[in-house]
Amino acid sequence: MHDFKPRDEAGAELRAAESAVEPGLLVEERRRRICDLLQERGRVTVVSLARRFDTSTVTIRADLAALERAGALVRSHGGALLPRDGLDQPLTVKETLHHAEKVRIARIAVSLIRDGETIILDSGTTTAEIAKQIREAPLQSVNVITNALNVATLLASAPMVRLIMPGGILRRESNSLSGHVGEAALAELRADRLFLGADAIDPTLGVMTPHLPEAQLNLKMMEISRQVVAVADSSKLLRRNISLIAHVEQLHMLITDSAAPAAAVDELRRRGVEVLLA
Amino acid sequence: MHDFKPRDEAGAELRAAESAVEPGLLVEERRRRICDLLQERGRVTVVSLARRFDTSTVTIRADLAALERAGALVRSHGGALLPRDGLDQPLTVKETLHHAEKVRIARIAVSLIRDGETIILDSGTTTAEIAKQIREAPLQSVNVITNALNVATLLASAPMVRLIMPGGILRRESNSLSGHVGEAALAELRADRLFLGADAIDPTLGVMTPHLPEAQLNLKMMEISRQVVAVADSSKLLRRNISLIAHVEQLHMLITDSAAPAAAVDELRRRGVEVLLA
DNA sequence: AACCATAATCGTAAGGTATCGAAAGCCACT
DNA sequence: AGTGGCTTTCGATACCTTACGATTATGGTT
Repeated sequence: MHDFKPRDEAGAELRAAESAVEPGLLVEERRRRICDLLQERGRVTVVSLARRFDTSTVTIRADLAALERAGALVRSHGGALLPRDGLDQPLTVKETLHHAEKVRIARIAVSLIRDGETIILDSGTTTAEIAKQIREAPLQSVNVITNALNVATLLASAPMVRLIMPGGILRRESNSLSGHVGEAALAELRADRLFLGADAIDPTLGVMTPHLPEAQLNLKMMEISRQVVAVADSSKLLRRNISLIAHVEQLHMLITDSAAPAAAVDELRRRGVEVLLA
Repeated sequence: MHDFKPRDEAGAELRAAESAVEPGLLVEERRRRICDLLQERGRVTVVSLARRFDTSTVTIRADLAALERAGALVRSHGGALLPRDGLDQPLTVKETLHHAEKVRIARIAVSLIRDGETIILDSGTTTAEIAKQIREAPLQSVNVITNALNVATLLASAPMVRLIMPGGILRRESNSLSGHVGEAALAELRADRLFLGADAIDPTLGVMTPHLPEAQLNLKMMEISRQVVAVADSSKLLRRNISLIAHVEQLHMLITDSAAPAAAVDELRRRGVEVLLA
């Protein structure tokens, strides 16, 4: 009944004498060969690479993950492809830092979003990841308010998103707009949920940022939102910074990763913040 | 309304050569191929794709749903079409259309800009080219106001630019923000020069655009600018469109290319518009 | 024109296999 | 003892299938 048809790619590749076995290579060596093969054929599969280099598939997956981080390929279930020029080229250094955590955090954040809601996405790499995942989420329609240029660009290609920007003056460090122009525009809007990208969180004080105008804008964002959700990988906990955006009491939820220090998590929960660990 | 009934499927054998089967692909790979096929033929059907990739129609439907979410196509009963005015391909096509002319036009436009000035860049491919060249121009500091997302992204990497966005709701066809939010923000600003990207110019009427909210925003832009400069390659002259942005009399200057019809140029000059030919 | 019958297509669910990531252990080499 | 590179193990996902009831397009009939 369940007549599953296995992809017989192994056979396809074996027919050629080109799939010679190359065991006993150094790590870098092997990765270079993977890149070569990819250039040559346009695609590689985990299984065929494991066979060729006589390693486990786990090792190959690690290689592919590393090469993807380096931008040499695009991962796909079961294998990898050459990156297609154009779309996802702009990868900054910061984006790769704690990237896996951010992806998990973003996944949880997106799962909170219901159809028809209005959400606010603050600037930051974690919120940018949320934007990426919204694009691929099974949502019919969402209103997104954002002050971040990169978030806006990401969502510009998501047809189900009604995108609203409050405007302002660009601050390059965060790729986001701030200033009284945007604050005035925000005052006229209302949102269901705010995803606040935190630079630093202290469990006894609250969310902090190094930039004052952005702090003010964030304050406005909080005022017009029913629920405030901070998103931050665990490296941000117990850090401090110049200006306080929100007291702990104003925070409804924090999504962080499981490497978060237990003391910080406990303290936050004691103060009424719902903490989710990705 | 959308008819995908494969009535010409009778000649299936004729097309057998061109619709080769491609089984055993990675997910991403298959989706890329679907995009390619769509570009190539303008339309794809669920059934034909399922046959080609040797999968079930359910799988194809999932692919099409994912691609639609990503904005690569528009779903319709039985198949999918290229997005009518989407930004993925059409934008790149549009970008290369009359590209050489746009570059020359932009060069002249940038030469008008003086250090310390405040300029407004409207949305459009020509104004985007102006943004590109501003990045490389020998300017110390310029204030740029723009409602276009792609222009903003281009200028985000230009340190000498103080970038201001009025905000608004995204219109995907032009990658730009409009709406009363932005108009209110604009009202508080003043600019030396407005570079208006025209969709259509009629020498007796003025500058026209197909989108009403954008027309209103453009009107506000004109009100706060000392000088109004329209930029448009010659293919835009003598064209007409729905809503009128500006009468000829409100226009101070037009920069276009030398292929502009002499009659149109003469008429514009007679009415007091300074016309520069790139 | 409104109507219905029929067939194509749709979305969702249930179930199966392949692949995945995380964790723990192995081993050679400093 | 510590480290880097690898493996095996195992529960969790991703992908794809068939099945089935709901929805939509088509073409003939009233």
